[in-house]
Amino acid sequence: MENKREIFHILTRRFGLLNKNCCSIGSFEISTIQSHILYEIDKQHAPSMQQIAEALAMDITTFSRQIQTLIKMDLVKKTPSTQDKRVSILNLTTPGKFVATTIEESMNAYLEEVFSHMNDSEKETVLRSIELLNVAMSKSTVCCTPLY
Amino acid sequence: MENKREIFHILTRRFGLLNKNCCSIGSFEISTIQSHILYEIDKQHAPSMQQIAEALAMDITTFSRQIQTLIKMDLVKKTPSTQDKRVSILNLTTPGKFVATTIEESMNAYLEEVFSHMNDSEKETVLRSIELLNVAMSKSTVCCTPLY
DNA sequence: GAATTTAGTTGTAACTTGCAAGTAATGATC
DNA sequence: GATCATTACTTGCAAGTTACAACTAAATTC
Repeated sequence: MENKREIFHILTRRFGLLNKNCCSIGSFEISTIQSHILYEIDKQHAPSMQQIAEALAMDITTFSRQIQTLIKMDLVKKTPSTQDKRVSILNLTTPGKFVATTIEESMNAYLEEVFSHMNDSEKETVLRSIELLNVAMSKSTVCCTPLY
Repeated sequence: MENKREIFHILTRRFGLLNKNCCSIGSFEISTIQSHILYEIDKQHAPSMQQIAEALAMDITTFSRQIQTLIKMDLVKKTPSTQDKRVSILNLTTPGKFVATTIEESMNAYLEEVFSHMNDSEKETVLRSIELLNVAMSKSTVCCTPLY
């Protein structure tokens, strides 16, 4: 059972590669982090800068500049909050929504293909296992605790 | 069953964070990529630059410079091959071995802790599932095919 | 209403990245 | 066996990413 580390290493590397490759949508060149930002803005409802930066465990200054480039690319828009004028509310623009959806779809297509190599009971088991793993990792005190 | 993407997204992000956090060993500050390089050199027997760069899907020029800094840190040594003088053979130095082992151990400790939140049958199932997943991903034509 | 905290932005300065263009060694071809 | 092509790796850029420190402006606390 000591191949645990090896198994996880391969899995990690593969996901790393997947993220690297994922992200050229038409004329848009999207980096890994940018795709995560789009995903997270899409998921949360009208989030602030801080919220997304924290969700992605990014330094706020780095995040600020990433948002600036996403705005220049017309994928994200930023509106000052009416309740608290310090806060900037983030939203996807129409092209931003399109890019996020496209990434989403290609990711789903990839997962469909991966799971097509399994039978139904295997699919079921694997998905349940990943959920189990997510829960177990969220309980860990070692790493990444403030996440989800 | 359409939370598939969501489940995998969380998993991916967590592994991303894990990799980010992993790598301060005593006085050494090791980046994610550097730890992957050390791991890969350790695993393969006296590999060439190309071999490792390819295994990690890195641009060879980027890799070349990474190796230069690892050599400066005295974690890696580079010897010209006797068979082919163009080729450089990579090996870990003693401190390099130490760092690789330490990362290995802290990774194992983390995994132990994660799995401690499961019962034996769950552990078994999850590990088997990850293996299944690795195999399925290796069969995919969409991404990352030349890997393992 | 002065002092502190919070949200976000800029100034650097160090680092990473990858393309283009290079060197040096090997292999292929005639 | 001289020439041409290929391979392994290195350097010159130029663009981008990162995070610390120091800033502004708004909100909260006391």
